Amino acid sequence: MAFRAIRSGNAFEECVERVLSAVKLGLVSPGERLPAERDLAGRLGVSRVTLRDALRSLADAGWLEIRRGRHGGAFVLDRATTKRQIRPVPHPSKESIEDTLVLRQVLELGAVEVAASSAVRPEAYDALVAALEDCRTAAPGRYRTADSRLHLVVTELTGSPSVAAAAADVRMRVNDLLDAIPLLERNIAHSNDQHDRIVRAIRRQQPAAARAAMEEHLAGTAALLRAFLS
Amino acid sequence: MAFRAIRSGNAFEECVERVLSAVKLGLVSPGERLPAERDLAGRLGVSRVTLRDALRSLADAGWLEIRRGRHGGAFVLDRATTKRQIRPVPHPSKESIEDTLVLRQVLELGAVEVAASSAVRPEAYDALVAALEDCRTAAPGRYRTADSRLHLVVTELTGSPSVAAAAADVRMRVNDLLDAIPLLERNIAHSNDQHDRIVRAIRRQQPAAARAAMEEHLAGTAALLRAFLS
DNA sequence: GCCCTATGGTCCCGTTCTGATCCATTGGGT
DNA sequence: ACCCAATGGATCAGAACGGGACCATAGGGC
Repeated sequence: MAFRAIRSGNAFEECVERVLSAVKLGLVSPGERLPAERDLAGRLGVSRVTLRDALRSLADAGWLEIRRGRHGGAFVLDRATTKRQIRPVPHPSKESIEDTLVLRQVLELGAVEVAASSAVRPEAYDALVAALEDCRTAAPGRYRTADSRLHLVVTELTGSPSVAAAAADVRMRVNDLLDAIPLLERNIAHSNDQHDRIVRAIRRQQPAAARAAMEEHLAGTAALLRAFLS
Repeated sequence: MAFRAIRSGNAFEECVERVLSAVKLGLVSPGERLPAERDLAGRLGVSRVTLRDALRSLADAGWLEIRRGRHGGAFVLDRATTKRQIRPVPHPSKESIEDTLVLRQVLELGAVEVAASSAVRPEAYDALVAALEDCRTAAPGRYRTADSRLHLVVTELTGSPSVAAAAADVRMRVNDLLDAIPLLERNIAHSNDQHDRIVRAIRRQQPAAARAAMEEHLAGTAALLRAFLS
């Protein structure tokens, strides 16, 4: 466990993954610009050359558009959020699925409880409500991104960057699993109801209720994944 | 958050940290041997040269002894567990402390609940009881390592490698904080009582009780850290 | 006693990554 | 019209890193 891999690939691939994650998790919306290359390279702890390679690959693959000149930069394309990644995903093992689901349960259940326990700044609530609304009105192709975004906003309410980062990581793993199963209208309706209850409980600062609602929400997704991927 | 650093230093430093963690968390005991260089380098995803540099540094610093020939290898020295790392730690910020404590609460509370919810193999219980006993009988200088080990065994009971790995990471951060405050006999006694209750609740498969006991346990440490480091 | 095997010790070469410097493009301000 | 600032584009030398081959050492089995 302490001796697991240090490097999860080379720097280039990691950059691609990170930027792609930011797009898929709705952290940068279509039309928005990524941080400037020099800035982003610094934040990722990677040389500018390496980051540029990654950005160019993503541009070639149709996720980004790179513009030059003042106010230039790497812009997320509109089709990016509905785009499916063409990557032959190896069928995940049962152990790997359970691992992901347990980690998700631990992190998100704990996070929502913390979030509902502490008083939060009003503008944070605004972000929460906006994400909820976006989730409700999102087109089916955009639903997964909006859903991811909402969950991440909740984890950010904990005030702990580490919790939010860990939750973002596990959400990416969940999304990889979800990519392998169909998106059903009925599940979306259910999810929206549950999202409502979660957000309401957080606003009213009711940790137990928030946790219960989230538990039901996660159980639904987990059951779906176990059924389709077994 | 998605744009946090990819590399947390160079491969060499990461190797040093990982091996040191394994020692401090009690994953390899004094007198025991680390995996062979070729094996360990493979697991860490690092070249043998890089790993060797790290091991030699740790040997020079008095943590390991490296022996050659058949049945050779890198052995953890006896003094390693009581040794204090000579590293001028920058005083952690309030935000950083809270971040660590919240992450710890989320992970360990969630993990102990999962652990107490699922039936576990008998030999896993044995490991748990052994760790508990080691904690109770450990000399003061060894207490922190034994304590860490016990908590990690609990998280491993979840069956989720990712949860265990995340808990190990955060535990290292907690240990870095604990290194800055004194170790009080009374707190050790309290901790041992709480450990007892946690383990009993897990054995009886009582998630709520396990969670409550762990909550009290974590709150104690958290209060101590907040008091000393503010 | 000899040899075989499992280990650490050393070296080399190719690839990746970095850090730095300079160039090219664009739009806004004066 | 000009210049300036903020951006991406390109290149290179050198360090870091990885993969592999080979050597050295010690202990166990025959």
